[in-house]
Amino acid sequence: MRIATWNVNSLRSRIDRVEAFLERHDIDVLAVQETKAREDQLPLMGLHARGYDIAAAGYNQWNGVAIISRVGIEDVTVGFPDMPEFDGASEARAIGALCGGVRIWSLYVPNGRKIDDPHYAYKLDWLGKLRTAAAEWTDQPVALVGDWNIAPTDEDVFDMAQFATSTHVTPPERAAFQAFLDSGYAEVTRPHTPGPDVYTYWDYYRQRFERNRGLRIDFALCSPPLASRVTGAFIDTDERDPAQGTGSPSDHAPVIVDLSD
DNA sequence: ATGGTCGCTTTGCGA
Repeated sequence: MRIATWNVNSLRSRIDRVEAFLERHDIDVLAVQETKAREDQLPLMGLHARGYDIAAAGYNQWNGVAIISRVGIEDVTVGFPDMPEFDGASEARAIGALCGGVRIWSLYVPNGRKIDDPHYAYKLDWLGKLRTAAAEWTDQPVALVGDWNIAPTDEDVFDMAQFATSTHVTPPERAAFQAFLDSGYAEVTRPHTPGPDVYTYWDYYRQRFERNRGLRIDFALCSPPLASRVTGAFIDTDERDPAQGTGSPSDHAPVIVDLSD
């Protein structure tokens, strides 16, 4: 089975690229973030025509997560136990489903904005609550995939000096990420895509992609029963290339993981 | 310190 995660930055404006990506790489399950589409706005036709079903949740102006699968979508869960919300807004940033016998979670970790912003505390709270919930799932095949909005190591940042006072690299955020590994989850993409200079996100401006000045913030964390099935992983940087495909690209590249049966 | 570029519930805001 081949699964993938991709922050698409609007499913509607990117649907042609998404469908081409599914076909090009023969994807079985795609976890999507930043869909920016309500249930009634989901572009379903091309996906259904290609044999995919979709489960989506949590739209506001910036968010929205979904799971696109051609190996079934069962037992869909929106959010996880005790998931905190921000400012009373409906911010379902997590959707889980059983796809081909694997529980896949599409995660859009809160950005955090600025260190002194309440959104930063919310991010750490959110991650802590997810970790508590996820620690109960380690005996099952579980994948926690998505946009983690954390660069776990200095190598995951094109220029640490530029992030001296920024979120995504602070010790509490990195500790929150490490806590998942301490719970038994394995980040399965890095061993197959070693750095340096390997990223999954590049800002739109200042030609950051063309100069490969990016961040590695999209990951796939697998529980022990699933991690042992991983046979490979890669980052499809072509999907971030404005010179390739139709229309403007997302600012994130998809991350693909292969699993044995 | 600032600005650059995307998307959208667009003339502001979050990323």
